Amino acid sequence: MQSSEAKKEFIQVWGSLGSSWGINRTMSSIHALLMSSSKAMSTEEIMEALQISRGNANMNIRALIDWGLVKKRFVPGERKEFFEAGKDIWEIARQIAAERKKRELTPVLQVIDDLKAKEDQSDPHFTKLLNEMQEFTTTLTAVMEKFERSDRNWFFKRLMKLFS
Amino acid sequence: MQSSEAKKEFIQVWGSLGSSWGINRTMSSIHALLMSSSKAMSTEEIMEALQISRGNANMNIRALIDWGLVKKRFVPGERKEFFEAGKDIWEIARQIAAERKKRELTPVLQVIDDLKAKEDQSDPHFTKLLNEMQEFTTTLTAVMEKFERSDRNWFFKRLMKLFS
DNA sequence: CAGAACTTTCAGTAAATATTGAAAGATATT
DNA sequence: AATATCTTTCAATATTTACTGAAAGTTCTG
Repeated sequence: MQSSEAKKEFIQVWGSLGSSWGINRTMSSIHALLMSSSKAMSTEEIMEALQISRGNANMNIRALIDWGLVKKRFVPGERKEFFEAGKDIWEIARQIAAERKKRELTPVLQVIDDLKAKEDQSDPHFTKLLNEMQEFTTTLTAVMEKFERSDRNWFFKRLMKLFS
Repeated sequence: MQSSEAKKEFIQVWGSLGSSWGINRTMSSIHALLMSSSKAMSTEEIMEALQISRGNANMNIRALIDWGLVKKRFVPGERKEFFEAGKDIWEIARQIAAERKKRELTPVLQVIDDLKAKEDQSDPHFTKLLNEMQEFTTTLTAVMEKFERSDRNWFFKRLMKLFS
C-alpha cells in the first residue's frame, strides 16, 4: 500500500506532535499510520511503511496496545498478527486522557500526600502551595474521570454549554 | 537558603513530571524551586540550589519567562536580576494551557487545513479522519480559549458545579 | 517432534537532547 | 573611557533516549 502524500505528511505531523508531548515519535507515527489505514496491518507492513526495524516496530506496537489505542486483529487464513487502531477521535482522546491520568496524575497525588506528611509546617508558604496543588490535582482527576466515563459526546457538550 | 527535604523532593518530582510531558527537566525544576521559594532568587542562587551551570540556568530562566511562568524582579540596591514565579496554581495551569495551545494546537489546525486541501478525496476514510480531527481540535481550542480568558474563581466555581 | 513461521528480547550503537564553561556582549560604576 | 558586574551565546561534550539486528523464545503445522 503506497500512501498518498497527504497521509505521509499526516503521519509525520502526528509523530512530531506526539514527541513534543513526551510520547516517542515512532509510537505516534505507527498510531497515525494505523489510524489512516482502512485495513489492519502486519508488523512487516508497518516496518516497510515507516522504514523501521522489527524490534522497534514490535516494541512500539506493544506500547500502543498497552495504551489501549491499538488492537490485535486475527485475519482468517493468516498466521501472523494484524493490528488496527480505533478510528473515533473522541474515543482516542478519552483513552489518552485516561492513560495519562493513570500514569501521571495518580502518582502525583500520592507524592503530594507524602510531602504533606513530611513537611514540618515551618514554611507556611510551602504548605499552602502543597495544599493548593493537592486541591488542583484532585479536581483535575475528577474532571478526567468524568470524561473517561462519559459517553462519546456528553462531556464536551456539557463543557461547551458551560462556556457559552 | 537550604531547602527542606520536602522542598527538594518537590523540585525533583516536578522536574520529572515536566520531562514526561515534553518539558525539559531543568526548566521544570527551576520552576518548582521558584514556586516553593517565598522570595525572588538570582541566577547565582538558582545555580547553587540546583547545581547547574550558568548557561543552563540562564537559558531555562529565559524559557520560563517566555512561557509567562516567571517574572524578573528588580531588587532595590541590587544590580543583578532576580526572578520569581507566580504562585497561584490555577493561574499557572491557565498559563501552561494557553502556551501549549499556541505552540501545538494552532499549528495542528493549520496543518489539517493544508492536508484537507491536498487530499484528493480518493480515500473517503482518510477524509473522514481529517474532518473529525479538525472538529475535535477546533472544539478543544475553543475550550482552552475560554479557560484562558476566564477569571480564576468563575472557572473553578463552574467546574465544580459541573460535577455536583 | 522437527522444522517453519512468527514474535520478543536486549546488548550494542546511533541519534537526539541537554549541559557546560569559557568567551563575547551588555550595562553600570568610578 | 577603563574597569567591574552581570547576562547571553554557542561550540564542545555529556547524558538520555530511541533504534537496530541478530539471537532466543514461542507457537503453529505436517
